[in-house]
Formats: sequence, structure tokens, C-alpha cells
Amino acid sequence: MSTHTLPFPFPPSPFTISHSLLAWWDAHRADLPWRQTRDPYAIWVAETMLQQTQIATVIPYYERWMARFPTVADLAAVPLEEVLKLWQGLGYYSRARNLHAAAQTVMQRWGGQMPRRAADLQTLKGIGRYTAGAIASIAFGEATPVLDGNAMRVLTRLTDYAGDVTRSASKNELWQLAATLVPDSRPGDYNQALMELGQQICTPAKPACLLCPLAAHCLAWQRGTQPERPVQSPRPRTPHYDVVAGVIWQNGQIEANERFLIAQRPLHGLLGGLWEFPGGKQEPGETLPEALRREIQEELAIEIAVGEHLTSIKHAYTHFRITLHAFQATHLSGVPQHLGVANHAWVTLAELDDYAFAVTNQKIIATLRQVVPDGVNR
DNA sequence: CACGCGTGGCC
DNA sequence: TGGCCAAGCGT
Repeated sequence: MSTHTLPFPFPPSPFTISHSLLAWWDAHRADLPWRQTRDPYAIWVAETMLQQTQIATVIPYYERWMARFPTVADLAAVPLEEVLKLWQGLGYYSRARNLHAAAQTVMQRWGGQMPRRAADLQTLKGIGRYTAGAIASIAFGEATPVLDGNAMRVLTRLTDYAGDVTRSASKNELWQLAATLVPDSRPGDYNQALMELGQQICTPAKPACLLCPLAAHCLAWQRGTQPERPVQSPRPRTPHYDVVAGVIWQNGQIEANERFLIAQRPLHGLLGGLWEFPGGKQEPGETLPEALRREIQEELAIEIAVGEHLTSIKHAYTHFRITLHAFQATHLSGVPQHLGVANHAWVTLAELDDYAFAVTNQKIIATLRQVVPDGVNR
């Protein structure tokens, strides 16, 4: 049990809280794929996929991943392309790149064994304070805290904490509280119980306080302030952009084994390392075809003629929205196989399956498969 | 330290 | 519908 003092008064003893929580969890814990093992690598993969991502979304990705890369050695041995392909559609692609790089670090620097202590785990790329605590407590039994969005909601309500949790100073106080509460016995179970309480009972809207094992100790429940916790400063409104993409093929009429031009995005930044149909944002005062011609010229140094509109796709990212307009286009002076651009490829419709695309471009591909007649590219 | 980074579900 | 939220991390 940690001996840190709380930054605010909270009478119940840590043992009272952890004991009630563990009793509840033993009766109500969900059966999840990554809970059938103590393999630190499996826990690591699951925790990384679960960052900012819901359980139901993660499960099929986790199953595919563990079937394809059962050990850290398997992961370290494959090229990044294959890793990104398996991560396709899961989002936050730096997680996949970091997992891959850290697997190679584990092989080279740690002799193929995951480090056991939270402090050592946190030196690996993509493993921060939360994930280090999760792996160390669940796989190795270290009495170290975790604090995710769920735990933060539970703890702010339990103590009726009024600080703005978007500020890191507030998060530090809550980490301290979390550390105070972690028991020496079953710390991994306790940490999972804390998060699962936030997921199942202490939900953002309409928490089920009547079913909560901690209600007797909960200051927000006593005061009726659950809806006001946690306190968060509002996010700014999300802007909207119109984006164009060119599906570039050789002739106006589709031929057998028609090839399309795709480009790989830079390894860092938005959708880093993924492939896409080339294009970009529309500037003010530009028509969509004008924007497409300009973007293609800047990116690939070729001139195109913009043809038929194929589809428009609305998509919401976290901080902005786009409408992606896809056009058929043809290269005006024949199709160069080498563009002087490193990360591009001419591929058939069937070969598109080998590349990792973001969801917006997956939708363009789906449209393309309907437009291109059967028998071509098959 | 504030911000960029994906996608899907919910209302 | 747009905004909020989800087992966060790196810079």
C-alpha cells in the first residue's frame, strides 16, 4: 500500500475501497480474450489497442494480431508494411509503428524478454504511464497504479474532485490518489476492476449508482454531483474541409488489369504510413477539379485531366471534419512507371488488398469495385 | 504543457 | 445532426 498523502481529504481507508471493488469485480468481471493469459506481450498488445478505443472494436483486431504475431519475436521480425496492414481501420497508427519498433527494442536490448518493472516498461516506445502500469500490475503483479478515462471518472466522483481534468496538474493529483488506493494484493485485478467499474457502472451519463459497490463511500453520490464530475474545459468546435482525391488510370476506357496510382503518406503525422489516392485540401476560391490538378502537380509532378466524379465521403475525425470528393482522372502524357517519388505505386484493383488504407480511402476502393466491370482485374 | 493523432457508437 | 466519449502517447 502506498504511503503518499492525498492532496485532499478522503476518509475511507484504501483497503475498504479496494476490498469492495475486488468483491464486485469477482462477481461481475467480463470475459475478454486478453484476460485468459498473463503473457506480458499479449497484455501489451491488448492495452495498446485499447488506448482510446472501445473493447468491442478491439476484439477482432486482437484475435487477428495474436494469430499472426503470437510472440514479440514474431512481431519484431516482420516488415512495418505488414503490421500497418493488420492495424488498418483501427486508427491512431503511431500505436502500430511504436509497437513494431518497441518489439525490436525488446529483442535487442532486453534479450527477447519484456521488462518487468513499470519504470523500465515506460522506456519503450508507445508505452506511457498508463500502459506501463497496466502491464506491470496485470502481468507481473507490481502494486503500481493505472489512470485511464474510466478510472479518472470513478475517482473524481468518489472524492467529488472539482479540478479541471484536462489540466495535467489535476491528472497528477488523481494519479497520486490512484497510487494510494492500489493494494499490494491483486493489484492487476484491482486496476482492471477500477476501470471496469467506470465502464459498466460509473458511466459518463446516467451512472448506475444504486448498483455501485463504492456508493457508500462516494462523495458525489452523497452530494448529487455525479453529472458534474469530472470537470472538463470544453473542446473547440471542429472545422470542416473539402478534400479531393484522384483515382488516376491510364485511359478513359478501363482496360483489363488496369493499374491505379496510389501514394504512401509520410511516416509521421495524420494517417502516417498509410496509402491513399493522391490529392489534398481544397483552397478558398478553387473548384474541386482545380484543387485536384494542383495537388497532383505538387505531389507527383504530373499533369492530369479530371474526369467523372466517383463518390463523396463525409468523415469526422476527432478535431475536424472532411468531405472527401473522389474523381476519376487520367494522366495527360501517358503513364510513367517512375515518377521520381519514392512512395508511390501503380497497382491493379486486386493488388490494393495488399496495402493499408484509411477508412475514407477504403470507401473509395469499395466504390471503384462497383464501377470497374467484373472480369477486369480478377 | 497543450496539442495532434482515427474510428465507431451513442444521443 | 454535431458533439462527446472511448483501457493514452509523443512531442
